[in-house]
This record gives sequence, C-alpha cells and structure tokens, in this order.
Amino acid sequence: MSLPHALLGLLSYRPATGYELKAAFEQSIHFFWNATLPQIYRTLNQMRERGWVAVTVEHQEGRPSRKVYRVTEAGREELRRWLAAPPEIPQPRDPLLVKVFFGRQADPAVLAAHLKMWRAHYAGLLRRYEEEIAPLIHHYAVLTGAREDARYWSLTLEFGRRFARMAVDWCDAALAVVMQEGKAHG
Amino acid sequence: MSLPHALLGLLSYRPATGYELKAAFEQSIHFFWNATLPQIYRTLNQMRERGWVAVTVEHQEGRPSRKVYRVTEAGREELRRWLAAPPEIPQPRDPLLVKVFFGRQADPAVLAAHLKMWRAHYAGLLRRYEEEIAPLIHHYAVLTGAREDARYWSLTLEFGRRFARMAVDWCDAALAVVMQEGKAHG
DNA sequence: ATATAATATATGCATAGTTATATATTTAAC
DNA sequence: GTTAAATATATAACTATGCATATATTATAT
Repeated sequence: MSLPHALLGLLSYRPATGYELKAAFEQSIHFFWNATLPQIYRTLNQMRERGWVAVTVEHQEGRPSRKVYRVTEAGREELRRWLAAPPEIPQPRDPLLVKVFFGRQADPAVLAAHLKMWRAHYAGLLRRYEEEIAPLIHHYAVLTGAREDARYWSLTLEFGRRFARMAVDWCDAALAVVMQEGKAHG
Repeated sequence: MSLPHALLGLLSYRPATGYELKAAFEQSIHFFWNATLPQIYRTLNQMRERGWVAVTVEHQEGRPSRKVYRVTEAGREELRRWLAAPPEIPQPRDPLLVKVFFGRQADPAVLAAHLKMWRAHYAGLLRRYEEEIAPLIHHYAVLTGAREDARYWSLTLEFGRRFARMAVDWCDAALAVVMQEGKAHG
C-alpha cells in the first residue's frame, strides 16, 4: 500500500490538513494513485498512532478547528526506507479490457460506443496534462524553488502523457476492428 | 467490480471448476484483471446465490469431488447486460510512479535500480506476449473454432503490447534523467 | 523411499477501498 | 432572502482484496 507513504511525501513539502491533502492529491498523485477523503482521514490516524505524523489543532474564532498534520523524524525515516524498497509491480485492473475480451458476445455498436467514450477520456486527459498539469509543475517549481523536485514530477507527467497517447491510438485501432465487425454482421 | 462478469465470460465458453478458472485467468484475463483462488471460490458462491451459475458435483473414485460450474440463462443475461453497460474509467494505481514522484528524496542509484527492475519486467512481458500469448490465441482459435472471439482477444493483447512497449521506452527516458541527476549530485 | 509440485476446495483474518451520512461554517450566485 | 458550492472533519456500513492456512489426492522427480 502506497497511501501512507504518498501522504508522508506530500507532508514532507509542507504541513497540511486532511482536506488540503485531498486537494493536493487531485492535482498530482491522483493520476497514478487515488484516495477518497475518508480513506485519507483514517490513514492519517493510523500514521499518528505509528508516530509518523504529529497533529496541531488550530483553534479559530467562530470557525471549526483545523487539524494540521506534520511529518515527524520517524515519518521522514519511514519515507526514506519506503523509497529505497523495490516497488511492487502493479496489477492492472481495467474493466474496459474485460469487456473487449468478451466483446464477441456484445453488440458491436455498443462496444464501439464504449471505445469512443474511452478515447474521449484519454484525449481529454492528454489536453489536461498539457494545459493544466505541465504549467502547474512549472508554477510550483518557480514559486517554491523546488526545481529539483520538479524534474521528478515531470517524469510522472511524461508517463501519463505517453500512456494517454498510447490509449488514444489503441482505441482508434480497436474501433477500426470493431466497426469492421459491425459492418460484416450487425 | 468485474470479477463475477469475467468469470461469467470464461464459463460462457465452457463449464469449469474454480481451479480451472484460475488457470484460465492466468493465461488471459490476468493481464488486465487479477484474482486469487480464494476470491474466485467466494465469488462463485455469490454467483450461485444470485442464480447466475449452477453447480454439478462430480464424484470421482478415490479423488476429491470436482464442483463444475456452468452459466445459467440468468447468468448469460447478466453478462450481456454488463457488456452493454458503459465501462468505468480505471483508477490507475502504480507504486513506482509514487516513488518517482518523490524521487528527489531518494538515492538516485536506488531509484535507477527500481527503474531497471521495472524495465526488465515489461521487456519480459513483451517477450511473453509474442512467444506465449499470441500463439496461444491462435491455438485456441483453431482448436475450438472461436475465430470470431480470437479477434477480440487479440485486441486486448495488442493493448498489452503497446503498454509494455510504452513502459520500456519511458523507463529508458526516466533512467537517462535519473542517472544524469546521480552524476551531478551523487 | 522421500519430497515436491500439481490438482482441488475451501475458511479465517487482516487490509484496503467505496458509499452514505452527519455536522458546521463561509462565500458566492441567483 | 435563499440556494448552492466550497471548506473542514469525521464515522458507519459495506464491499473487495490479499495472505496464511487447512485438507486431501495424484504424479513426478530425486
């Protein structure tokens, strides 16, 4: 499980609340690891129990209190240990590919619609990478002086770009096959 | 969740035991959806409760009994319904990309070792696709006359090929960046 | 002879992840 | 004035997944 370590990583940049961590996820880690808000809160509790993070409750006039989490020295050590451990090979889980695999039993027109939906998703992701994420990385690198970090962020962005491009191309190839099928039998 | 439907799909080709389904998984679905043996047995029980599959216990002299599962008409209907429903967009979960993202805090040499391991994995997968899976699809298509199905199986194989090729190329690009980093600072 | 791998079916426990819900405030839109 | 959205922190219930383990037989290798 990478979630506690992803949170340790984000907190290593600066202390944050659970809500802020969710927002940070959405702009970065989200593209290769996701977590819901309840999951983040529960994981933060576990991390606190293990001494990886410490909490400061900031009381504010009128407003509800903010629980600000920061990494402890034990947490930094755990992050370094985890970074040095060999990463597990991810087990891909892709419902669309399952549907394509048994595609002969589906209506070719419906399958084609699925593929078009997928293509649109990855084409949109590709646009988002260029227009939103790439400038965001540059922005953070300049703003916080994290130029060294930005090089690594860009590597994961590049993976996303290549994956999305590959997915779009594959959809086009698959669509050609499926539509041929539709003409012959549908 | 795609597991019950993946099992319905496999059973739609021919009746099988839980053990045989696990073996079938390993040769096909495994590359885009995985399941452990306990998970398969439990899911088959749930599917039986829902009336999607029926069981025949084959008592064998001396040997332990085989529970052979076959799809019911309700199961076939459920499979068709699921195939027609739009597929969820998969949430990617990749621990290596998390490690790369926070790579600045790791030893460049260790990170390079991770990337080399990953590259070797995907290069091996690529070889396996060519030498094992592609001939297997051809074999099944000829043996069982499932030529129409084979066209769809090949589409998922093609996705695997493109993904693995992309992953190998990205590793090379990432390695170049990380090793540059190692020279400059390590 | 002995050990190991493959066949075959599970249960129990722990971890992980999702959905629904509860609460409370502030800000912006209509 | 009212509604909706965003900020902020959770808990409960459920679903899904993974790992360890138990049992028993047959075939193969050493």
